[in-house]
Amino acid sequence: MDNRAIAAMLDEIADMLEVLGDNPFKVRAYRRLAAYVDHLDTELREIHARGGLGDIPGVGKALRAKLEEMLETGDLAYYRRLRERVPPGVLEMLAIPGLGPRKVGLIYSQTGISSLDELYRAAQEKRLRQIPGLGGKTEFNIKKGIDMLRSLGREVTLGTALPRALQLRDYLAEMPQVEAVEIVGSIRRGKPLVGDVDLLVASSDEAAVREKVRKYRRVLEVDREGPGYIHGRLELGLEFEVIVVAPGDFYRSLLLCTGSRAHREKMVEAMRGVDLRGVDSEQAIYQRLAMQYVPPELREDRGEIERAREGTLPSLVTVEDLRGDLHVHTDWSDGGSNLREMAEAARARGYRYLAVTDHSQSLAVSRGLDVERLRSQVEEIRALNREWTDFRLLTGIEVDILRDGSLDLPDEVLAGLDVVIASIHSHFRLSREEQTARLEAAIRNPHVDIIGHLTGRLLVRRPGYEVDVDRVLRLAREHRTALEINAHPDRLDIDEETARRACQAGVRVAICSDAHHRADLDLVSYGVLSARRGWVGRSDVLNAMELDELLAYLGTSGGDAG
DNA sequence: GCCGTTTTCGGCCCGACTGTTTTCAGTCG
Repeated sequence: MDNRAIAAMLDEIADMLEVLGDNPFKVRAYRRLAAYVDHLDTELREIHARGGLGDIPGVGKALRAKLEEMLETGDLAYYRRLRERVPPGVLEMLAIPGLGPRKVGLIYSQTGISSLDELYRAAQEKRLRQIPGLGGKTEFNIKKGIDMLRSLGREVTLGTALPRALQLRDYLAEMPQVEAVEIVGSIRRGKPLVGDVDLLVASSDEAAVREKVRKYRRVLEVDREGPGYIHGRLELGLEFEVIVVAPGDFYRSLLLCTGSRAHREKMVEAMRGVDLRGVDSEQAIYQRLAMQYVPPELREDRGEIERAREGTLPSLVTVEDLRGDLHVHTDWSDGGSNLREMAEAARARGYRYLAVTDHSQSLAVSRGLDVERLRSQVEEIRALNREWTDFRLLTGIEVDILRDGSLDLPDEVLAGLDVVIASIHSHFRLSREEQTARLEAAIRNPHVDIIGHLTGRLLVRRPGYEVDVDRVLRLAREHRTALEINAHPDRLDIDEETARRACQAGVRVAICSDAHHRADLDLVSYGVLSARRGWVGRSDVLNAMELDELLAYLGTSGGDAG
């Protein structure tokens, strides 16, 4: 088992223990280990080989034995036993908003209901309210929640699909018969939600490629197969299709398999009658069509084909353009890495600066900083900054926007920080007017530089709260407040559409990882993909600025002031 | 489950809101 699989199993164990009403601290032990393993940059297998499992924080005798069993046998008896007591369908109920482990456990033990379909029927037939502790309101919310889950469909986030697509790509790339292999379809376009993993392979031995796919250990089943293609499901039920073409057809196929349907139809039209023999890249094809190269993220038929013909496509922001990250957490609040680790990870990425923006006091669960602790953190940051000449930690906070729109820390404290992000973390159910008024108050605060994750959406889990985006954009422009593109693949908030409108409106965006661990700085690439899909250019991006320029923009004095 | 010790047990982030109660349990962030 690899780290990803082990982390998933540990998390599932935690879910099952919770439903069974086991000791919450035991549950936390499993969750903490799952998160740790998920962030590990070494395979547990290697750590095991050198006998280091016991040195992992939070691993004692019991967890160590379980890790060993997983690594050595690829299975875990304890997990199997729990599965017998808690069917998978019961765990799916945890995704329903408002339904936690206790209520799920109650429903299962009282009724034996073990799937979403059964649960939905029971809610419709008003049978749930008969369970002591549940009422009509919960019943209604369960129905609404299942409707919401169904509307989300079978799509998964890019954060789930892309790593698996890369694994399959690398697996196929090992074959000597494979001349080229690329991820295509919506993943290549960087769509935040994708329904399947599509790969294009160039090979003259397509039967061998299909055979290799069938033998891939992460393939659950193959359901369709024929000359030139093989289709089935990977882990998590994720659909995949591998298309095999002759090497001479690769780049034309690559272009046609990447764009959205509407984009593809227009390109087929454009290619009609054009001699594409001998092209050795997508760029060469566009050239023969007298078009600018269209980056995959733009291939949605939103005007990019016309602009490419005119030669007026924008130059899109790249990961390499970013000079720093302006939204990260450390172990001062709910992050998993300390200041130095975060700083070193940022330096290793080639960043010139990193703003430390831990949570503020009202977010108690995250050990949010009060004025005193913030002051201590700032001191530690100043001390650390003496160590580098090529890099700078910026002081900052992700300050909570309270219910009435006021901020969680006094103005004079915010004034002393390099970067202030204001975010909503509570009262999601207010009306559009109330929500927008809170944001307006935050934007009008002269110390606020960036509004964090504007809508609070969590992809595949929860829609964002209602916001008057037009009004926010007008205010943001007026007050030179940037909007964050929160790069976490579960958020991607603001979305690409809003990002495009922001840039058209002259509002800057900040593409930030919201990393809670040093390994998560890399998540920024998802935000860049989303930004590119929103036609965002380098000059639109706050953290593409050099340090001096940024500090001038933020209105701080640059040196060690404050 | 782990951990640390003032060392083999007792503590392990918490505060607000919701829906169900009628004084509180469960969920969420």
